[in-house]
Amino acid sequence: MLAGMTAMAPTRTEPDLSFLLDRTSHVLRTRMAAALAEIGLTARMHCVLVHALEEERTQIQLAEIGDMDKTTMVVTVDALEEAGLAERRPSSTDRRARIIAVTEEGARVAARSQQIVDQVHEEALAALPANERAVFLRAMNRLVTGHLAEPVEHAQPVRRARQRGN
Amino acid sequence: MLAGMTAMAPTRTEPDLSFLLDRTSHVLRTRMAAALAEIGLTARMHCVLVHALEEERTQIQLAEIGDMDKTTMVVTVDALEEAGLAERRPSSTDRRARIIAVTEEGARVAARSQQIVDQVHEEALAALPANERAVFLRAMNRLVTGHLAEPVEHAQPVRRARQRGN
DNA sequence: TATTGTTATACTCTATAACTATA
DNA sequence: TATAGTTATAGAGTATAACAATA
Repeated sequence: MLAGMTAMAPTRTEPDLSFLLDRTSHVLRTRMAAALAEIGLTARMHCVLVHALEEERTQIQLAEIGDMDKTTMVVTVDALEEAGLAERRPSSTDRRARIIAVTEEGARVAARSQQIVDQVHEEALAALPANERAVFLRAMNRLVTGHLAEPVEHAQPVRRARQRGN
Repeated sequence: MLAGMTAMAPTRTEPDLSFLLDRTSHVLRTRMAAALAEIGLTARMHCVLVHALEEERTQIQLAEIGDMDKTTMVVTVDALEEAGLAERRPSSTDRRARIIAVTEEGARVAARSQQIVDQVHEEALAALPANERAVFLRAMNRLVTGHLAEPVEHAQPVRRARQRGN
């Protein structure tokens, strides 16, 4: 399941950054999914809900913010509509586009889901002494904006282009 | 692609730990894959190679160390054998089990791949000032052994049990 | 009966392709 | 021509099931 790329803890003393990041992100993601599932949301639904609430946004705009494909956005919005948390409305300025409008119920759920997200994060960070915590978060932000800002161009793309003639 | 669970950077000031961990682990994983691909290895192949070198280990033991399914281990070992980096040998004590023996070429490649892994980690950590670095790594270790040590039991399992009668 | 390793396959996820309607 | 959204589906990854050999 986890890559376990260099889970060589027993034998190596050098810090295995891959293991540390993979493990923590995976476990946090699992906990977040479980916590949000209790109110019927996925992480993606929460993400769309929150950003659709901020201002009028189209599916494409929300897809970019959440780093999803537009086809993934379709199923996410489908789920939100089915749950009565959001609706598709035609844009008044572009008849191709749909504005994602959050319902009143959707706004209530979003407020609750944001609490849940904050709490899950808080519980995770509780493992750190207060003074370490600030340094840790600053460091994470440095990594995110530093050398780990952008994925390397795929030498061999994740997904092969489809063969012509198929 | 990335979950983008709470990529709400523009509007929220609270640290979004999910975003930070997802993003950094994903980018690091991508970079690692690209770097190892240059010598024909995947992260799993590297992981198996390194741990098989340490002592005589069976596929099951290596699967546990690398947190892989035993069926995933089969294809990983297949790849190592095909590349001439490792061989399956019958265990002398259990005729069901296979010891994964690393070839001389495999040992050379493992030494090189370990250099690559260390270098990729080093490049990532270079974004941090020296004093921050130690605190950061200590904090990551605290998270990994703290509340983020174990994934929560899946409320709804990742994969549904197969229907009976199919 | 339980376990190691194998094969075959089913399931999930997500991106690609192709399409409609607009711009 | 290009873009927003949709549908259908292909590809990759990985786990489940069933099996053979052995414990």
